[in-house]
Amino acid sequence: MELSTLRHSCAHILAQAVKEIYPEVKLAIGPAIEQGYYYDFAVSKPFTPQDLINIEQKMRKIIKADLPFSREEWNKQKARDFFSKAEELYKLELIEAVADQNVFIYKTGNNFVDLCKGPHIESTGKISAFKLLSIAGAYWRGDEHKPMLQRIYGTCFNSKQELADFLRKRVEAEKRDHRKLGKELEFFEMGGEIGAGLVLYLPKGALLRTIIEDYEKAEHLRRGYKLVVGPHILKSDIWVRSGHYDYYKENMYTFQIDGQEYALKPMNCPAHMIVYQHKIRSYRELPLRLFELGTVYRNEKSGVLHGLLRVRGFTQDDAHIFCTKAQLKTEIKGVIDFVVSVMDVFGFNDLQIELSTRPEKSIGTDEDWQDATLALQDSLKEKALSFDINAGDGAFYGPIIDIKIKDALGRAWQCATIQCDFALPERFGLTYIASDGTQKRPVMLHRVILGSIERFIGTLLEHYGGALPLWLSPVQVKVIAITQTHHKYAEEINQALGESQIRVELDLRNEKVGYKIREAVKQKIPYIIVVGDKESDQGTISVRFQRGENKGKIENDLKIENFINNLKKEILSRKY
RNA sequence: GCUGGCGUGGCGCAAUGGAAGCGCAGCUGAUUUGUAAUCAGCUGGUUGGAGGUUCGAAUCCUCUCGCCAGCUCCA
Repeated sequence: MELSTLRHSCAHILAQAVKEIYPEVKLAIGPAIEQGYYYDFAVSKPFTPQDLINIEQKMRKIIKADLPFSREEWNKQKARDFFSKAEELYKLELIEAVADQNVFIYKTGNNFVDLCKGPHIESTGKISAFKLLSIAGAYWRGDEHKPMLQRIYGTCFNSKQELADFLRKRVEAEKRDHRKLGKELEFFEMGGEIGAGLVLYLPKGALLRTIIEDYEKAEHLRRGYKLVVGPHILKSDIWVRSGHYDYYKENMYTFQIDGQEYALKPMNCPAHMIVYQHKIRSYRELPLRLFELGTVYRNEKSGVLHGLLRVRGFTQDDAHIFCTKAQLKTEIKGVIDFVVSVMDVFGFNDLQIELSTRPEKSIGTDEDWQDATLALQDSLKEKALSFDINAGDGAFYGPIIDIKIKDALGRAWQCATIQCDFALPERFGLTYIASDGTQKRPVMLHRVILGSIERFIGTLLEHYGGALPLWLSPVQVKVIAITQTHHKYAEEINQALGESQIRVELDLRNEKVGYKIREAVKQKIPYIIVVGDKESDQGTISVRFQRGENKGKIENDLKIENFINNLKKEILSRKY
C-alpha cells in the first residue's frame, strides 16, 4: 500500500473522529506529509493531550467498523450548498480555489463527507498501525495574517513493526538532541540569562570550535583563499550602500555612536567589498578569494530559535570570491569540490542539493539573473550532481545553491550555500583593470562551507550522538589509576600523552574503577586507559576503546609508545 | 511574531492554596578498589523576574524574561 494514500486516509479518519466528538469544530485541510499526516481544525478551545487520547480511541472504533471510502464527483454548486449548510467555511474557500467546474468528494461510510482529490484506501479497516503525535498551532493556508488553526499531527504505517521502528527512531533522535548533549558533555550554555539565541561556549565546546576553525583556516589557505578580519559593527551608511538596509533591516540590530547610526553586522559581505576596494585591482589578481570566520548577529523572530541550529549570533565560515565572468564556473566547481571534501572529512557523504531562483523582491537585471542561474546550474551538471529547483527561493541579490547534509538518522541539515551575486559589485562600483587596459566589473560569489559553526556543531553532535571522531574530541584519552599506589605511573602515562599533544585527562580520584570508567564513557571519551599493578610492573597500559567497530573492546599489555603512534595516525586520518 | 505547553538547588524530578522535598552531582570521612554506580554524614533553593489577590502563594491573577512543540521565516 502506498504510504501517502494510507496516511491521507488516516487523516480523514482523524477528522471524522474529531467531528464525532466535537461537532462544532470546522475542518480545514489534512494532507499526508513525509513523517505521517496532519489535519487542521478551527476550534474555540485548543486540544489537550487528553483530547488526543480520546480522539485516538474514536479513530480505533472507526477503523474497526471498516467503513468504505467512496468517491463522488459533484458540481461546484452542489458542493457549495452542502458545505455552506454544514458551515464549513474553510471547505468553501477550497472549493473556490479549484479550477474545474466539478470537485471530488470522499465519503467515509455514510456519515463523514470531505472535499478531497483522493486517492484513498478501500476502507478504514485497512489501517493497522497509527498514532497521533502532537498538537500545534498552524496558520490557515500558511499565512501569518490569517487565523490560526489547531493542527493534530499523526502517523501511520503498513505494519505495527514499521510504526514501532518509527517511534524508536524518534526516541533515538531525542537522545541525540544536541541541546541535551551540549549540557551533558559541558560544551555550551545558551539562552536564559545570556539571552535568547545566544551561545556561550564552555571550555570543551570552545576547544571543539577551535579545532574546527583551525582546520578550516588551514584548508582555506591551502586552496588559495586570503584570510581577512573585520569589525563586528559597521556604520549604517555601508548597509544602505549594500542594500541590506532596505532589504534586511528588520533583522538588523542598530544603535547610535556619536550621533551616527551603526549596525551589528548581519553579514560579512560589505566589509569584504571594502577589502576589494582597498586598491586598484588587476585581472592578474583574480580570482580573489577572501575568507573570514565572520561573526554575525541577526534579529530572528523569537519563535524560530532552536538550540544551536537557529540562533541570533553565529559565526560563518564565509568567503567572497571576486572573479571574471569567464572564471565563474571554474570557481563554482571549485567550491563544490571544497564542500564535498570537507563534508566527507566530517563524516557526511550524503548530500542533498537545491538550486533556488529569482525571488519577487530582488535587485539586478534580468540578464544578470539568467547568467548567474545558468552558471550555478551548469556547474552542478558538470559535476554530475543531482539537484532540485526551488523556484523563487533565491536571495534578493542572486540565485543560490543550497547543500544539505544527511546525518546518521537520515535527517537533512542546511549547511553550505553558494550564491552568485552580480548586484553587490555594481552597488559598490567594483572594477578591475583587464588585460586590454579597460576597466571591467568583477562577478562575486558568496559562499559558506559549514554555514554557521554553531549550526554545524549542533549537526555534528546529533550525527555522532556526541561520540565525536578522535580528532574532534575535546578530551581524547582518560587515564584512570586503580589505586593510590598507581598514581605515579598514571602520572607518567598522562605526561607522555600530553607531551605528544594528545588531549588527556587524569582521574586519580579515590573511587572504584567501574565508577571512573562509567563517567569517562558518559563523557564519550574515545579512549580510556586503566593502569594498575600489572601495567606499572610491566610498563604497559590497558586500553578500552569507545569508538567504531572496537567499541567496548579492551586491549591489554600495550606499550604507551605504540599507542601514541596509533593515536597520532588516527588523528591525522581524521577518520571515525 | 503567532497558537499551545512549561520554568522548583549544578543536572533530572516531587510537592496544585497550609512547614520546599527526593535522586544524581558537590563537600567531608571511611574504604585502596581491575573495565558502566562502595558506604556513611553534610552543604546547597528569596521556586526565572516584577507586581497583585489572600490570614497564608512554588501553586491563583497581570506583566515581563527564558525554554519546548509547531506555524511563518532562515545559515
